Parts: sequence; structure tokens; C-alpha cells
Amino acid sequence: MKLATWNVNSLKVRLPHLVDWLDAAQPDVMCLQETKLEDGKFPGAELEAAGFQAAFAGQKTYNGVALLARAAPQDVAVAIPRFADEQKRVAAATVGDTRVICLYAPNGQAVGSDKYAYKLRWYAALRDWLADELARHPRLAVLGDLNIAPEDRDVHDPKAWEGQVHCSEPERAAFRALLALGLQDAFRLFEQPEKSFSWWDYRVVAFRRNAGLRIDHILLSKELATQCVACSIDKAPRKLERPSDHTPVVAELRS
DNA sequence: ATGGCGCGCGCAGCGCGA
Repeated sequence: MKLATWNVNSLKVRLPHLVDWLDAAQPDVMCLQETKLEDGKFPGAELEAAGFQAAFAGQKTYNGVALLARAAPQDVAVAIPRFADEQKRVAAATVGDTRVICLYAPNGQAVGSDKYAYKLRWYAALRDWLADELARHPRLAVLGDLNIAPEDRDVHDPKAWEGQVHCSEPERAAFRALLALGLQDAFRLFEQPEKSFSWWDYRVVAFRRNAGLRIDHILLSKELATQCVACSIDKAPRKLERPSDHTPVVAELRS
């Protein structure tokens, strides 16, 4: 089984890239973030033609997530339980015998801002929810734009980013708290190229300089991590015309 | 090299992302 995540930065604009990528990569589950579409405008027919059924939670202009699967998503949830939030950042579903959670974590804007406080609150609620989900679903996969670079090796210039949003110690502690539940960072299960990133700023010609961050992640429960045979970042879509600023991350599980 | 891009909204220019 192949699981993937991609922040598309507008599903409307990126739909041709997405359909091409799905055709080439042939994932079984695809998690999307920043769809920026109200549910009434979700391109369900186009994605069905590509072979996928979807669970999604969208809103106008901002945020929005979708979970695509070849088998119909079951037991769909589109919010963290008992965490009041207008922002659409969560789509969870059971696909076959695997529980999949698609996340678009808050950006946090700047350390000390209201949005940063919201990010940390969101992560605290997420941790509690994932503890419950893990208890119920030994086969759990958490994918998405988590907006945290967990370690210095996930940052192109750790000195410049030290203490900044995405790299601050409270954020990294929130990431480690997810690992402490028994989730594993699929990317780090394998030897990887140095300076592997999943996001590059549109400004400052960041992609050409590989001035990026690794903030898009696939976390696997112990049972799934045992079955994981590969995890990689696909930089190809970042080289296309009008790319998303993020690239897909893919994990393959032995069936 | 974070003014600098890209997107949505909506029709000018701003908010937001990371």
C-alpha cells in the first residue's frame, strides 16, 4: 500500500498537476492540504475519473483538507473531537484495515503571536486525540503538512531559523510528543539524502538554492512502521510551471 | 535573499502562507 501527502496550495489551480501525479505515482491513499475550496466546489468527478473516492472538509480561501482513496473512506471524521475550531484542518477515515489521518497544522505565523498560541493548543488537542485513535487503531497513519521542522537537519540554514516559527523548541516538543505516543517518522526509518526538504519559499528563488524545510510528514504506528519499506520526497512537481510550494511525500507499506 | 511569490477574493490591493 502506498500512502502520500501533498500540500497543493489550491486544489483548483493544482488539479492538473495532481491528476498527473496520481497517474504516475499510483498511490492508494492521497492526503491533500490547503485545498482552499468550499465543499460544493470539490472536484469529485475529476478525482473519481482518476480512480479515487474522497473524504474532505473545505472552506473558502483558507485551509481545507481532503483524503483520497481507491476504496471508499469509512468512519470519516473532519475535526479533532472536543476541540472547537472553525478552520478545516482534519480529515480522517478508515481505508480497508488502516486508519488514516490527514492534517494541515496551523502555520503559527511568529513565535509569541496569537496564531502561535493557537498552533500549540491545536497540537495539544491533536496529541490527546491521536492517543485515543492509536488505542483503537493499531494500524494508524498520520500524514500532512505539520508545519514543524523536527530537527536541525530538516532546515536548510538552522542558524538563521533557530528559535523561529516551525523550528522553535515548543513546536519541536509538540512533534516529539506525537512520536512519544508510539508514532514513527517514516522518512527517518531510512537513509536519506542530506538536505532533504518538502517546502521551498516561492520568494527568494528558494527552490533553486534548495533553501527549504522538511515540514510535510508521514507518521506511522509501530505496526505500520514495521511494514514500511520506503519513504521519499518527490521533488519533480516542484519543477513544473506554477508549482505548489510543497512537494509530495510518499511511504510504501509491504502488504 | 522574508518587500521580492502565489493564491483567493474580486476588480484594487490586501491577508495569508512558512
